[in-house]
Amino acid sequence: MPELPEVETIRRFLSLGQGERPAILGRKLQSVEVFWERSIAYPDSALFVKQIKGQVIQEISRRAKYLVFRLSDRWLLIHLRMSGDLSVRHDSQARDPYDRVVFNLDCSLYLAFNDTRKFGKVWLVDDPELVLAGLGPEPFDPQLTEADFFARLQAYRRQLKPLLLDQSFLAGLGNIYTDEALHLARLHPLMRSDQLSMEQSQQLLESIRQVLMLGIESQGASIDWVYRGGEFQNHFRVYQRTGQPCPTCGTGIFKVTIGQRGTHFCPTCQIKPEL
DNA sequence: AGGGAAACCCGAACGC
DNA sequence: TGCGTTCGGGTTTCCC
Repeated sequence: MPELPEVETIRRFLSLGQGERPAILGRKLQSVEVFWERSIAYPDSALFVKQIKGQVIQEISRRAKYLVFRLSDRWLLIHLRMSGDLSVRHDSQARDPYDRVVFNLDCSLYLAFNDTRKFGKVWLVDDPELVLAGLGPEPFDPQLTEADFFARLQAYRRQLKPLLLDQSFLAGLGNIYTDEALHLARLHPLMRSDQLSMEQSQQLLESIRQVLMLGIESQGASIDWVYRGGEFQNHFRVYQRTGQPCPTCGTGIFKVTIGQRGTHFCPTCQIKPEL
C-alpha cells in the first residue's frame, strides 16, 4: 500500500525520494518573479508579489487537485492543471523557458512553477476556503460512505461521465481516471446517475478508489510530451486504447465525445440500460 | 436542472 | 518543404 495520497502527491511534485523532508519547508520567500501574469489568479500580479514577500512556508498539503501551502499568515494555493509542474532547483540551475512564476527562497533554492500551456494558476489568500469552497468530498475520505455516495448519485439526474468530472460532486477525478473507473465498474458513461442500483453505486465508488490508488502507486500517467508523470499509462484499460481489445472481454474499445470530452469505453462490458 | 459550446493555451501531429 | 488545421488536458462562464 502506498502512503496517503497527500504525501505521495506532494512528494512527486517536489521531486522527493522516500522519507525525504521537503527542502522548502520552513524557508522564507525572499522574492517572486512573474513571467506570465495570467498565472496569478488572485490577487493581481503586483499585489501578489508584494504580499508574499517575507512569508515563510509552514506546511504543505493537498485538497482535490490543489496544492495548499500554509504560509506565516496567508495561504498559497497552486493548481497545475495539465501541463503545470513544480520543481525545486538550486540557484545555479538555469530557468526554463516555460517557467511562469519563480519563488526565490532564502537558502540558495528556488521553487519554479513551470507550465507550458499556461493553464495553471496560483492564488494568495487569507482563507483557503475562498478557493476551495464548493469542492465535493475527497474520494478517500472515510466519511464518504457507500450510503452517502449512493445518496449523492440519486440526488442528480445526470450522465455519469460529466457528473464524475464535476469537482463539486466528487473532488479529484479527471478525464483519464473517470474513463478507467467507469470501465472497472462496468457502467456506461451516459448512464443516468439516479438509475444506479445500490450495488452498482458501491461498485463505482470502489472502482474509483481502486483506479486512483493504482494511479498514485504508478505516480500518475505520462500521456503526452508535456504531460509527464509516472507509468500509469501502462495500466490503461480503455483510455487512449480506441480499437484495441477490452482487457475483460476482448471487444474493441469505442471512443465517443461526451460533454466535450473524449470518452473511452467497452461497448460489451459497459451497457447503457434502457430508459 | 442539465446539457452544449466557447474560452483559455501550446505544440505535436496531421492533411494537403 | 511549408503551410494550415486539429487535438486535448481542467475549469469557468455563458447560453439554451
